[in-house]
Amino acid sequence: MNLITNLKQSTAGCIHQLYGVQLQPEQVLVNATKPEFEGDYTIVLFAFVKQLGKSPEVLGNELGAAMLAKMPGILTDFNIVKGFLNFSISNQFWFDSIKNAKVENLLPTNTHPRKIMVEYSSPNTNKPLHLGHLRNNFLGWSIAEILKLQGNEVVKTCIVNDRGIHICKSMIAWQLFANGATPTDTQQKGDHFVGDYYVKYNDAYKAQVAELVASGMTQELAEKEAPIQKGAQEMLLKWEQGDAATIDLWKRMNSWVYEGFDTTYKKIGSDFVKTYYESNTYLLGKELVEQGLQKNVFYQKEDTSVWIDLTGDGLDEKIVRRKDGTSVYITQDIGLAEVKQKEFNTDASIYVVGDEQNYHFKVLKLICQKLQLPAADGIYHLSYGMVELPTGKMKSREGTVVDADDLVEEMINISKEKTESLGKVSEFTSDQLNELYNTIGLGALKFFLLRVDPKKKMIFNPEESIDFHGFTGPFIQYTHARIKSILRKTGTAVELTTCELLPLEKALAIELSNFPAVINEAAETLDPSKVAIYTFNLAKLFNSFYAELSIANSESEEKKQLRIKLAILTAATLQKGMRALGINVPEQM
RNA sequence: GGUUCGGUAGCUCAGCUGGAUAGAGCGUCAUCCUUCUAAGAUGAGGGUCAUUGGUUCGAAUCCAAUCCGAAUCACCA
Repeated sequence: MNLITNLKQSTAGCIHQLYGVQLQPEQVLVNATKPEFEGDYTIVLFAFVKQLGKSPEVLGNELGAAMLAKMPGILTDFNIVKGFLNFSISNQFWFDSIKNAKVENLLPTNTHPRKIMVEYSSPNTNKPLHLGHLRNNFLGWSIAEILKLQGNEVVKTCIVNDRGIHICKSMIAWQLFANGATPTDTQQKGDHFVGDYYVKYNDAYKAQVAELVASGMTQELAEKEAPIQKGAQEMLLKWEQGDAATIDLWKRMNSWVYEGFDTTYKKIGSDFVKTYYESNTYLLGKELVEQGLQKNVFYQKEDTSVWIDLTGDGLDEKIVRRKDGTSVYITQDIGLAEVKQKEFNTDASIYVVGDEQNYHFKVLKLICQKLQLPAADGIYHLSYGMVELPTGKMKSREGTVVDADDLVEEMINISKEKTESLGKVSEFTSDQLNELYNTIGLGALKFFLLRVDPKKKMIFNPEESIDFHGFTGPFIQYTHARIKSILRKTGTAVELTTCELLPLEKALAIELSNFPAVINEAAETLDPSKVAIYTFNLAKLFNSFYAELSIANSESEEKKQLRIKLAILTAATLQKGMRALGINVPEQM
């Protein structure tokens, strides 16, 4: 059991024994003691002072004495400063925690593993992936990994938005301007090729609107009447009617996009157990609308459209079926939730989707609950903020996007230059070098996007390249490589006897012991940044330790064995923490 | 206008279930490689925690109001 948990439970137990008052262990506040005070952990007494009718001084002394008796061999002493009860932990306890720790046993124990679906990535097939997609992909992959490390079974899925007016825009622009060209002809990645026609569509559209306005039409009307816009709408209609030529073109262009996406996904490490295509799912949910009508969850208006009234829940009315009988977005999602539940039978389903859809997911969960679908209560929206440029939002149409492939490549190039200038891997083969550049470049990028709270929007300045120093992926990768380098020299066979721990040795032991709790917290809050912060602090602490104390030339053999073990545990913890972020750590860099 | 989320150092962000003197990184300045990887370490400087009021032993943290910013409130997906 975790020491902090133990302290909380023991405190609650002692207070019950001493005063007959029942407390929940969670009500006990345990902090790491501030460095300027004597002790390792602090219990804040103020909370109980009033309830127990004792002065902090008296309560502290009585509780402190009882705690020492309750946790012999662990607690050695206590002192009271104002309302803070500071406990000192025995040297032996921390020494044993190092001695008994095993590399293969660093993760939390999970007595109730769950089966959880993580749906992420969700690209549109009319344009290539950009920086915002990268945040989504890294978050999705990371949260899936964190849940796995916590002991759960995870199913990663992807829903591809492969139909709709936006695809038709790329298609019609291709018909008009491409002269039958293909990505092979232009030697372009397929998703970029198709994306270029999406941009061309918008250029042509703007020109046509301007022309119509110049000839005397109002802006509003011109936007509706632009020929290319009408062409795209006709194409959508034809697609829905199953027109062979249209479907053919649609399949062809999508296949180019998928080829491009595959390359990118492979590069950045995204993978899925199952990919759903909206062209297959967009008609889902129809029977559920019928069921909902029968259950009186939904109601029909005079024009035969079907609605749900959520005003009682503080939301608005929402349409779930158009008067022409077709589904809307939310209906598809309800249907898909049902389909996924039947297919995988998961306990929970996490949707990694931008915060612009917060309202949508609130409504989705609520409707599913009202329909009493099995999937309903397990729906979680991992909502993340947009990635913005210093100049504001990214817009594909206006070309103000940071392209995912370009950025990844740039990061890899920077790591290559940096690595070459340091010249520490001269014996690497070219394959090994390329792998290292990928590891470091992607590590920097992933860490950069995962180190901040997902729900906050973040600013990315393309003028300043992503850092490789400080609170970054490469810093942690470097620390890992550094430890491995040391261990190659000292060996890893250890035999621990006993010795007094120095402050930095103890600090490392304490930090290492927190790892399982960090993974649990990250899993519960769906927040990989907790892991990023932890791995950074651990790496920083180790570097201080390294600068201060020699491992290979320790002052005694006992110390050397101890420090080698600390190094082994730190490297393994860093490796697992970074893995939780989807980042590999090199043996040498 | 309603709802939701945000505002902490020059910049990017932690801290937010109330606890001791508000923390990191970058940038700036200074110091440390004949000794285990300097992508590192050590130190200095930098703050009306948006504003005002409240709750209390104690507020960056909770509550209210105000100001600023964003998202959303589509028979688009």
